[in-house]
Amino acid sequence: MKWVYIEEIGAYPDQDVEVRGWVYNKRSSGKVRFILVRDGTGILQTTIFGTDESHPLFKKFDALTQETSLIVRGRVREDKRAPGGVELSLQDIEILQVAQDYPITPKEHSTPFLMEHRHLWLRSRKQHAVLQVRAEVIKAIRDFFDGRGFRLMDTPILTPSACEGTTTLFETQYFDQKAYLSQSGQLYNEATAMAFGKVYCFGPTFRAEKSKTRRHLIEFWMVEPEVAFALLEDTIELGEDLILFILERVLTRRKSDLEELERDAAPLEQVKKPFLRLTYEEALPKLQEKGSTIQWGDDFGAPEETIISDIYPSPVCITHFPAKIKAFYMQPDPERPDLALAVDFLASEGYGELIGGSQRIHDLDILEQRIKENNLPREAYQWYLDLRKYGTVPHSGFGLGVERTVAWISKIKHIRETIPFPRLLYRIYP
RNA sequence: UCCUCGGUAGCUCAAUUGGCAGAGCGGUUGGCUGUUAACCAAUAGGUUGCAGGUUCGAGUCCUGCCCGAGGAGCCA
Repeated sequence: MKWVYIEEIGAYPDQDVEVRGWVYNKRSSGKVRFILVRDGTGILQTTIFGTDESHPLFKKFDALTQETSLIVRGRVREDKRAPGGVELSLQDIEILQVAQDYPITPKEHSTPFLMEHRHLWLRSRKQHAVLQVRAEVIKAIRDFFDGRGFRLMDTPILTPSACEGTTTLFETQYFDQKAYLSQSGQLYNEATAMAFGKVYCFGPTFRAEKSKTRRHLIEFWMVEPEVAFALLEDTIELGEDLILFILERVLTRRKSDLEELERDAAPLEQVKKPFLRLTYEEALPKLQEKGSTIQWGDDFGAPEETIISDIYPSPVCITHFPAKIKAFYMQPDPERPDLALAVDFLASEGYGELIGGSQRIHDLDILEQRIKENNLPREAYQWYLDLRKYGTVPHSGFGLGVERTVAWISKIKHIRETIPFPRLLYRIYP
């Protein structure tokens, strides 16, 4: 008998097939018994009908518990009463293992309990849907860059020094010296961009920040494109195109998962180019008008991001931040050296910063001065300075956080549900 | 790190002024000829996070500790 997956079972009407999976739930009503079977691609209702209690499958039905692994065989039947319109009329049940006391029931559970059982929670419908969206977002990101002639450059995870400062780095032993887990591939990407023109890196990054909010993970995934000769405006357009490409993919390919998540697609369908752009100085009065106490020179906090996302329904690009609140490598505005040619993409609906990017300093003297001002060890940046000595060009890039993007698209409250095994401030199990 | 809140059955929660620790789900047993987190009936299930204190009496009040959640700062 042919083994088929539930997502494609509609292609086998009135045929005998085999489904391998787990018991999601079971019900009975007198002489009709139902087993909901899930196989990783969907959930299927299977039926046993009999007028006689001695029916050979009834005894097996009675033994089934939630998450029991089994192989079922039967005939595919269309029936309007079945969820999904298709069900399997059973001829045989082969039990692989009867699961005892599965802890996650179809009723409510608290977050701490579910996080403790994350390895099992992944089997639940909603978690399944979010991670389907995540996989689609990652696939879209790769297709977007690969399709535009970008080369994938894997940057190292073990690094000898800080990218943006040492306080938020995980330290580890590297034989007889210290090493740090990467918090960005950007500096290395600037080198590969000078070799390949358009590059991107995509991998996990690690930040030892004691952040305890719904928007932060200790370990998260980031895609970082870097383009030689690109200016700030070019990188903003690239970011817009990337976000629109991801949205279009998820909206067409994962519609059923968004429905499972009860995500209203309308706000996502309305996102259009160009995104609204505001300079930092244009944003300040709007924020103050709405009650923010922000002053020139302050960075945006959570309240400011919330105000911005409440005013505008689509992502908003904030540009030209005060240089002193931004990273050392960001290019100063030639007309206003106190401002950095940087951009933050703030997601609508309060999901915060999806993208942070900038034009990078390409002038050797300015970069050396910035390294000095920030008390960074010059020796560690020798190779980085070389990029400005041997054929320097203006260049720009950004980083997009995968989990925040998935959280925004899925409208999931907490970012921890957008990655299979989240690393959080006080949780590293399971 | 700081602020706020919480910890009672396997799970989600209740318990009046300090006065016999209780319900739903899940489990078990039985019933129901199409269920949709099915439903109905019965039943088992407790060191109230830990340590100490006040009291005739503490789940409840006090002190300390442990664990967790929400938020802030920082960021993607």
